Amino acid sequence: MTMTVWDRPEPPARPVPLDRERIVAAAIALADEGGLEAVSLRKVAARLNAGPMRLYGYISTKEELFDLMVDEVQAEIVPEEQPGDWREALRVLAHRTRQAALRHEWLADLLGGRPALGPNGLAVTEATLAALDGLADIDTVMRAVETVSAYFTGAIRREIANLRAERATGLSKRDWQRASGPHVTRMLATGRFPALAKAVYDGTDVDAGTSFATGLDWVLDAVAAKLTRPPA
Amino acid sequence: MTMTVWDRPEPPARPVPLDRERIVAAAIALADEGGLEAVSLRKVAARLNAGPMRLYGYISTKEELFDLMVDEVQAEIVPEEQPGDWREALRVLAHRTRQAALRHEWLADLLGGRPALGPNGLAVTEATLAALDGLADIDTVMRAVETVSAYFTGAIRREIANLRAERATGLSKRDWQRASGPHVTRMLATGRFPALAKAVYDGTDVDAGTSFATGLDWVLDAVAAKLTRPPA
DNA sequence: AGTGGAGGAATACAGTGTATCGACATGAGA
DNA sequence: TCTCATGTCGATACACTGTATTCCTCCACT
Repeated sequence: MTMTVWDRPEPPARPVPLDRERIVAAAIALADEGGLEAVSLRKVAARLNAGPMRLYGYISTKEELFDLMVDEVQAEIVPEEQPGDWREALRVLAHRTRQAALRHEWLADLLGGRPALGPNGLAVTEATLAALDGLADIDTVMRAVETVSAYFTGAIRREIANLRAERATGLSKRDWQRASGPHVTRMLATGRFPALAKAVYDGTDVDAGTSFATGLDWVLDAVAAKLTRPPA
Repeated sequence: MTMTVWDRPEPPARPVPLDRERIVAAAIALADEGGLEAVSLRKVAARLNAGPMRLYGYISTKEELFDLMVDEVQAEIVPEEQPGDWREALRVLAHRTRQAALRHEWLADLLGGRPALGPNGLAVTEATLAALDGLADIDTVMRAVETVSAYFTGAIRREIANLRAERATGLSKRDWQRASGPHVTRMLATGRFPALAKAVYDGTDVDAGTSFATGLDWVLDAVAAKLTRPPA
């Protein structure tokens, strides 16, 4: 005679199926909440009801997880349809990158830190190149792309860095760079940094967004100047 | 009667005196040899014949050590005497920053990652501002400084990132971005990245140094254009 | 001579990335 | 239907991290 249900133990809980997508999503969630340093393989795995070692079937190193995370958010960057104007296209790409970094601040720590060879990373590069395609010889175009993205990479990184500093000290940007901790005040008071002092005291503080936009426009102006040269 | 020398034990080894300078030097040496991840408080301390906890008298967190390291190498950046020409001055600052990063590759991981408020960091900013002082109203000058340094920060970071990738894969830059791992080859073969494919196959590869210089010149051109506007 | 006090060192702790190993559920073959 | 090989998952293990705490030892001072 068979045992009743009550006698039979439950079958062992089948492990939740996993895939890279779920892993990356969990990692991104953790990073969004607590920054990059809050991402540990153990915590990611825990969020998926799995043991840490399970992840190594999908990833072979933590760095690879970071690569996947970057590529994932890069999907947010390329717009559905690109504007025809190259300038506008580049502007949009830059701004969307910035917005992605504002949504996921940890992106600033990773951006530019290693080549982005994932599908979405390549798509971003493709979009950038496509925007300028045919407007000059390839080498000029490449130089332009590199220059523009070097600019906005650097600018975004600094913006996030400042943002964190403000948050950490609890000071507004104005107060912060106006006198900052006693340290900067003291430094400026030494008179060894006259130009800096003048800038800090007499400069108007513009918000990060417009500062980013103006710098970008300058760079785009520079690109425009080179493009008008006759293509080879 | 006093004991002979042989009876008396050696006096306890007096701990080596420490200061930030020595600590930072040790940390930089470690980082130069094995990258940032080779820098651990234990290893730094060991190199100074001290216990790890000893460092906490001079530093209160590892991040602070990184700040000190950055500031230390920034001392290499400001030239003894600045060229009178603003363009040349900015160019020199950019190139010297790049060279510092080539000497200390870990700098690329830290540059722009947090505000540089150390004495040498401030000196760099001062020098940059001073180069443009009086050539336009303060706000324009600040925008210019931000733009230029955003550019070269980003460019340097990418350069180092590529350099590491080449080294890791053992491929020359040409071979690398021409076909890279099978992965990139496959991706390009899909036809989803036509502009990128064209760039990879038809583009001449220029060495990183001149690429950096050209981009920098473009940005400086842009700055020049804004400076010629009548100062407020 | 005793007694503070300070500062270095040892220990301790919670956590990390990753290698290794053991068990166990599942599929194939008899 | 039973057995055995297989491959996957979890537990365990290891070397190491940054940092808090505790303890000991030496020095200066009363």
